[in-house]
Amino acid sequence: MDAFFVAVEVGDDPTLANRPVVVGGAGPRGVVAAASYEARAFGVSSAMPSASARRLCPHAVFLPGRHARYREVSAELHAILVEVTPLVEGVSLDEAFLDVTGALRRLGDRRSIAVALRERVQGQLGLWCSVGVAPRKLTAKLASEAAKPRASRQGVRRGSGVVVVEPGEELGFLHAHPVEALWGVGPVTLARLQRRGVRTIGDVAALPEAALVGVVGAALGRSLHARSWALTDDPVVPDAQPRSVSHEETFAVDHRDRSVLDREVLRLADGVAGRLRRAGLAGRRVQLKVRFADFRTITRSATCPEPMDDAATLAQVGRELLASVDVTPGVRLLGVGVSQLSDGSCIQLRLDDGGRAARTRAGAAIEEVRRRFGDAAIGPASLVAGGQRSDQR
DNA sequence: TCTGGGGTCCTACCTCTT
DNA sequence: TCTGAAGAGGTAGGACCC
Repeated sequence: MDAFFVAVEVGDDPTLANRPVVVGGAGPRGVVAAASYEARAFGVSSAMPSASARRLCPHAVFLPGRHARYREVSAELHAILVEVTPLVEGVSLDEAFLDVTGALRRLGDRRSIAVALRERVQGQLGLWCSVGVAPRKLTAKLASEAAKPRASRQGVRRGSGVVVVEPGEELGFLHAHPVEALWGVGPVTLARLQRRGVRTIGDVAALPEAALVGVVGAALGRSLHARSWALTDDPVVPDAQPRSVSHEETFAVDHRDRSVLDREVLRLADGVAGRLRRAGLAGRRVQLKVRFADFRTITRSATCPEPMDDAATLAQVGRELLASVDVTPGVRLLGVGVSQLSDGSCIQLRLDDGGRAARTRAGAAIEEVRRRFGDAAIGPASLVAGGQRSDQR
């Protein structure tokens, strides 16, 4: 989707159309989640600190972001995509891979399917998307980016909407791209490769695999080499079960008070537990993430004997992990996560743990209340007793 | 100066078990 | 009974993606 979060906001409030709009970064410590092409023309980009975005484009409309609404529109988008093919792999709220091999006889060639899909999304959702068509996911992703609108100081240039890369053109298309376009090449790997004079994907392909492994390590080296020669066979995998569920939050001010942090652990645990129950999942491994005022980040984790999905147990483990951390430098961010997930309906209840069954029933009741009356309708008493969240913004 | 949130995967190191 | 090797699993951190 093109500037998805912004496009949803413009769809709901047409007065924002053709204006510089920035979603995210509304708080004192935020970053930009999405920027309209008009804002991008001023140099604003996603993941940029909000303070920088405000300096570059002070007249932009800054919105806090409504992720529940974006998830809603994303679900509508998904419903359109699965009508083309059941082989839809969601990458994020606004991106997906489709394997249309089985739909060719029914819907026509790849380009026709892409054009029709784009028009259908526009017609039903009022949003524009860009479609890349190629034999492989990486090439399709790069093709979709080539199809997108472009913003520069001179203004916004419309994109072609659809770019098709035929099998015979794939290597030429790939090799012309900068090396950072390859999956797995972030800032650290880019710096390592640039020290070896590697600038483009073609340069990567020209390196022997062993040399690449020497520069970036075995797993990544082999994978980059294969990708640069379009030798990967990564099929479109319809949405798989998540491997972890986590919730984290950066506070408006750094906290040193352990009682405040303990309450935050419970609040985060409550959020994670709710999502686990809604997904019908439970997990054994609990991870606590702490980011200090100087941005140093640590994680502490513990593996429990049985899978869990209730906030009380999760918070208890989280607090035990927090107890081993020195919080006097000031805590900027706290996160609670659960992994080693399994089916939540198969939690083993023990004879000596009567409270567990009660917590499981309580969790189900909490979900029912929230479904009917909203998330704020019910929560742990200790969070209510405090009167307010500790980071009231 | 400033650096979100929710994920996945990889690597290194350590401990425990066989 | 002791010891070392090997493998499995736990833990922490880093890099990356959208």
